[in-house]
Amino acid sequence: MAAGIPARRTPGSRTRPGLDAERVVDAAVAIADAEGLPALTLARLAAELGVRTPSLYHHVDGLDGAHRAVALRGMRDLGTALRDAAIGRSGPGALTALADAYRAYALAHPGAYAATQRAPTADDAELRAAAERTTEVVFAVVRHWERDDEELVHLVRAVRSALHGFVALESGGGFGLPAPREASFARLVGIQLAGLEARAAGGAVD
Amino acid sequence: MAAGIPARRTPGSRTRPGLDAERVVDAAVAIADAEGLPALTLARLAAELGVRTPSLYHHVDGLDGAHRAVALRGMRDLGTALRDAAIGRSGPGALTALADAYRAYALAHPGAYAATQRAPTADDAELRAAAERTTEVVFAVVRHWERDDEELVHLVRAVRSALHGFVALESGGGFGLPAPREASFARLVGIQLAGLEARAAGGAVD
DNA sequence: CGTTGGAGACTCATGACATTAGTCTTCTCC
DNA sequence: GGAGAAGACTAATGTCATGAGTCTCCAACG
Repeated sequence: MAAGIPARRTPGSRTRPGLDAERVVDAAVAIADAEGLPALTLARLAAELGVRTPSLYHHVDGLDGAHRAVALRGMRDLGTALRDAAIGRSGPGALTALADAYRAYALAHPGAYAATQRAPTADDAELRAAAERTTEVVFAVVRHWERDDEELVHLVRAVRSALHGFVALESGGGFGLPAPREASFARLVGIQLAGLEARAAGGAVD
Repeated sequence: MAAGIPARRTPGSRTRPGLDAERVVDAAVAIADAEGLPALTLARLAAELGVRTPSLYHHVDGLDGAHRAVALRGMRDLGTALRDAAIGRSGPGALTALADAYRAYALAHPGAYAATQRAPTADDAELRAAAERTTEVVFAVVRHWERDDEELVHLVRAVRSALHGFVALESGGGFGLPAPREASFARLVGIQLAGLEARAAGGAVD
């Protein structure tokens, strides 16, 4: 009634399997990463957790809710990874570290990364905030080459596009030839770097 | 039995609704483009064609087959669009035209373009061939900056990544800010161009 | 120490889809 | 005119998502 805290259970005693939202999302991410995002169904998730499907509705808001939770987790973790990578660096070193961290996250968590895309970020403040927190890091790094805010937006989009495109193609099996992908990624980053430098030096590259 | 051509109907008389594989794929592409790839279900497709779901199995191999057919159509049309755009140009002009055509196709056919991704190109010779035909054009254009075949692979991957990343983010609503996307795309292409030029001029940009 | 409230799991029921099997109609060709 | 197949249909099955209502156990409170 006039309750304040809703009677938390002491954190050692549980009812049945003792599910909670975090454990559900953990399992969802694990399934999505290991078997692909489409494999993340409520039935699969329930089986994984040793529970019946309807029970999941106490912890996530249906299938969409599960996907959203995975996306949120992914976006937050990606943002953290980028932030950590960029700390203490600037300019080319920062961009390279950022790029490597980006790719490393996407490869380590393909399911969560994929969930991150197709984000209905419009009416979802939490997801939107996480996405912004991630983009902020890119802004901070790219600002080294461009002071003007409006122009900066374009450059950030370009860098994000390059990174996203690469990891999307890579994890989707889009690179058919046997050439080492690491080297390709290095060239991609190198091109971005050279492009940014040329831009900063020579002016408008349009 | 010993037939050669399987008794094509004269192309004006039809049985019932007179479906054939091409009409089915046309409708599938239309649905995917208009309502998103996930909206392409057999039920939806059958309704669109005024037919019952099982009837579709005479023309496409189930839902997967429908998705594959859309992907194949998309890959072929994209390849043709790129080829047309690159004809009669070379160097920066060719790359710009290629990029514009790429983006135009993805915007005009978001569903077909999306189907193009997540391609199980491995065991599908037809789809593989279409993908190669598309990539060939990029190879031809980028070769202007790089003669060595092995190195060329990396550069082509970089260019494809940039293009794909941009259109994927764009059509997925990944660009939150109101800045004009055309300008962002122009910067993206400009950066690639500057990067390729710098590379060709100065040597290894790694 | 018994009562009560709620969290969390369950069973049951419904509806959308995909997919397979078997049937029927209607051209087209001989 | 008849054979045969192309192409559409109905019926049946299985997987999922989702909602409604039920049961059980734990914890705090009297």
